[in-house]
Parts: sequence; C-alpha cells; structure tokens
Amino acid sequence: MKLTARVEYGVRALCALALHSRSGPLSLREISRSEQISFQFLEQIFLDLRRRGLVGSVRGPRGGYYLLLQPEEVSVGDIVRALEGPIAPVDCLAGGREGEARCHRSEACRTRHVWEKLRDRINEVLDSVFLDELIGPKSDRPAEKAGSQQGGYSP
Amino acid sequence: MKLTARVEYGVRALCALALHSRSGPLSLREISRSEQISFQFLEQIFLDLRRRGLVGSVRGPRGGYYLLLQPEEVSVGDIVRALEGPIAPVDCLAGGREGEARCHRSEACRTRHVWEKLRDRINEVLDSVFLDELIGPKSDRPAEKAGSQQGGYSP
DNA sequence: TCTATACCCGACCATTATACTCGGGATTAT
DNA sequence: ATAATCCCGAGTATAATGGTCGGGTATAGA
Repeated sequence: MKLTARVEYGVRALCALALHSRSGPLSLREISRSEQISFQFLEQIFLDLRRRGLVGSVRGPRGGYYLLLQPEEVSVGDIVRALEGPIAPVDCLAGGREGEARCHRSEACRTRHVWEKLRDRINEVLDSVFLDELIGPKSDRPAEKAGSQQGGYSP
Repeated sequence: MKLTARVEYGVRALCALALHSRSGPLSLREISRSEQISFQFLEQIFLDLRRRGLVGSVRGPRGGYYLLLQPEEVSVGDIVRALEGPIAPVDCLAGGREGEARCHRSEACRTRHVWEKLRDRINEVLDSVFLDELIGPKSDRPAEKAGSQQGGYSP
C-alpha cells in the first residue's frame, strides 16, 4: 500500500511548476536543485508527465516545462495515474473494465468488492485534492525570483 | 498502491477459517489445496497471523488453525496490518506518531496532509469490512464437509 | 554560424522487496 | 512409534524500484 518515489517527486515538481506559472517554463535543473531530486530521474518522470498531457515543454536555452492546465485543474489523482498507471490495489482489478476480467477463482470474488471499494475510495481522495490547494494561498507563497543556474541535485 | 499476495492469501485463508469455525481447527494443508495457495508460503503467513493474535493453533494430527475472534470481529484492516504492518502510503508517514517525525523538507510537508488523508481513508475502508460479510449469509455457504487428506498446493 | 542550454530517449545497473523454497525441529493424536 | 501437524530461520529467483549513462535533437543568443 505504498506510492512510489516517482509520484512523490512528481507531485512536488508539479507544485514547483504551479508556483512558477507566470514566469515561463521552469527547467528540470532548477527543480532538481530546489527539490533535491535526482536530475536524471526527474527527466524520466517528466517524459511521462508530458506524454500524459500534464505538462508542455520548451527546448533550448531558457526552456523547461510548464503546466498545460491551471493548478486548480490538476488533481493528485491525475499525477498518480500518469506516473503509476491506473490505481488497482490487487492485480485482478487491473486492466479491463468493470464487467469483464472477472477472476477465474470464485473464492477470490468474495473479496473482490472490498478491493473495488478500496480502489474507489483511493481514487476519490486523490481526485479531491488539486495543485492549487497544495501550494497554498497566494499570501503564503514566496515571491518568485529568477533562480541561479547550473548544478542539478544528485543524491 | 498495491497490496501484496500475502494479504490476498491471508484474507482468503481467514475466510476459509471463518467458514469452518465450528468444526475445530483447519489445517494449512487443506487451505492450501482448497485455495490454491503455496503450502509453505501459507505457513509463513500464518506465523504472522498467530503472532499478531488473529488465529490460534493446535499442533499434531488433526491440528490446524482457528480464529481467535468471531468473524464479525475481524476486519480486513486487521489482516492487512497484521501482514504488511501499519498502512502508510509514503515513507515519511511510517513510524512515529502524528506529531513527531515531521519531514526535514518543508516543501514535502505541503503534500503531507494529502498522504495523511489518503492513509486515513484507506484504513477506514479496510476497517469497515469484516470477515462475516466476506463469507456471505449462511444460506450462501456450502455445507461443511470434512476435506480429504494429503497434497498441498504448489504453483 | 557556433555554442551552450535545454529537452528527448533507450538502455543499463544496483538495491530492495516479493514470493516463494528448503531443511530441519517440536508437539501430539492414534 | 508413527505420522501429521505446526514452528522457524535461512536461502533463492524474479521483478520492481530508483536511479545512471550516453548519446541524441531543438533553439536562443553571441
């Protein structure tokens, strides 16, 4: 019952992006430094986030990533599913939609509805929190300043 | 966000125990066969279930395991926690109680309350389902019959 | 046009967790 | 005595995780 580091990093990184919204794209190098996340690992994570349509990218100097949606439109659930795939606490729940994919073992199906309920609650919780809540009210946020260059965190 | 096979097996095995309640202990050999779970893996699982006080054991021929509580007193959450330890979707939530164990990274704490909420909902769901619900109404249950001997499933 | 900065991406690697297996030992009904 | 059963530490094969590496390609600015 654990989330991966990918998800933790992804959420934190997208918070950074959300806080940076108005100042153009934010480079992975900067996120890596400010969030203390391995730069190369971050690259992997952002490839998925881009493929899943959560962020856009700009190449070249002064490039980086930016949110494709408003912070209040991106839920933690979106991030989790982008980085870990569909949430399914047990294997027999993964893949296929509700009706099909029934277990071959009738006994297992006794417990199936528990796992379905669990899956639904997990999705509900994760879908109820959005990036704008995570970064807090505007008054809370540090004034944006253009960060310094180079570096990149490596554990 | 996955439960382990240990938990799946544990829940199924305890259902078997619950269905067998009145007929004395049930041996792992029988559970292994009827639930198609590796016998030796089941042994490991039941060691934990016993240490955590969910089942009692009887050694020797005609021995086996039995529930220490009524089926309506054992929740799926009890089983999960017995077999996987306390539920904590991210590491910084594991160990230590509410107040202490705060993250060293202030940024991470922005997201902390999401994971706490998630953890609490997961526990709620798992604690709301009990063994008696899983095995269904009495009318549903197959009449108990003394199972045949020997065997033990191995994948 | 050159160069540095950034994203892009497949492949690799080390560590850990998982899902078992193995080889015994202790207990007890028959 | 025998055989069934639980008890238990240690080993093992596979997969997932959390990275790293070595190259691309695009592009802003000198």
